[in-house]
Amino acid sequence: MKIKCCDSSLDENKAKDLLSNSGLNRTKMKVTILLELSSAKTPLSVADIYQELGDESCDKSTVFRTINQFKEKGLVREINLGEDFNRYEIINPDHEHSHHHHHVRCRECGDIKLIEKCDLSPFEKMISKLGYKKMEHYLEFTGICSKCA
Amino acid sequence: MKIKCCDSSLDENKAKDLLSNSGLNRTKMKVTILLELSSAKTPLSVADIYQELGDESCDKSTVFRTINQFKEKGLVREINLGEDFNRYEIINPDHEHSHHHHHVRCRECGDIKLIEKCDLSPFEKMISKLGYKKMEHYLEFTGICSKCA
DNA sequence: CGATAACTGCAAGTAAGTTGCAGTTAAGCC
DNA sequence: GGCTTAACTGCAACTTACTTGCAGTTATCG
Repeated sequence: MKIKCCDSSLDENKAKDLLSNSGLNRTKMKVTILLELSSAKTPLSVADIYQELGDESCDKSTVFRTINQFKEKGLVREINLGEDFNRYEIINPDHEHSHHHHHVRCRECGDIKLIEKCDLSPFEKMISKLGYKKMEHYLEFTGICSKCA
Repeated sequence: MKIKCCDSSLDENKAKDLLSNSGLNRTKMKVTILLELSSAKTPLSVADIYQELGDESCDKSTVFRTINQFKEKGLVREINLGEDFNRYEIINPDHEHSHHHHHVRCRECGDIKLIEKCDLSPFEKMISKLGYKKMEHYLEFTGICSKCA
């Protein structure tokens, strides 16, 4: 099992705590997936996750089910970067992926970078005036990166 | 910020002209699909399109192929509103869907409204500084509308 | 330790979107 | 109008992301 715990702010114990606090069982599989998401430099697809596990692989249905649980419990957020599958990234107060942000994806090489800043409050204020509540927004960028230009 | 409802600005002859100008054959099927997209109040999914045709139905593969041609020729734009399928709306200089805009979708009833205004130039400037060219952005809102609140 | 609920692997199933092929239709030229 | 060719269409089979039912396993908690 290859889990890169380099600069990750999540270790096995913290992962287990997160699971317990979310009412999920602290199984080996759930911990593994959570750590993999935590140490990833970019949002991962479900295929990324179960291919990464290699020998100790688990079934893709398990990954899908686990990810959906994480999503329901607010441990991960789902994003779509214009590919034909979704990606997931961890939400953890101690983690750099946790705060609200967006992404740029290179349409050539597929490389994904984080965009830290986001102020769409003027938009949301105006939409609120139309009677909408509980606004959420979804914003992603694509472009051609400097390597591919 | 303005939300408009749509009135179709496309009739059969204009549709045929659009097809010819795009280098596509003026077939009954292509005209029909173009008119249906033109008169739609919200972006349509491919399933919407071929179910709407009813008796005069055509194969879903035809709709997919046609929509892809329209997309390549710049006649329609593809959008994803957080559902598990794409939607398409017409781009026509005479048509109010033609200019760049976004949408709010009610997470309860699924109703979709247009958002006219969009100024993300500060974001795009910032990203340009990272070396990205040919920026595109994708922005959609969801919320709970006044009827469903 | 034992009961129960949550979890997992497997295989089979959905549904969006694609593709190969053979028959049909539109475009262009005479 | 008729002819040729390329574009188009319907059908069926396929691909792929994601889901589901079931039976066996594992975690939790008393």
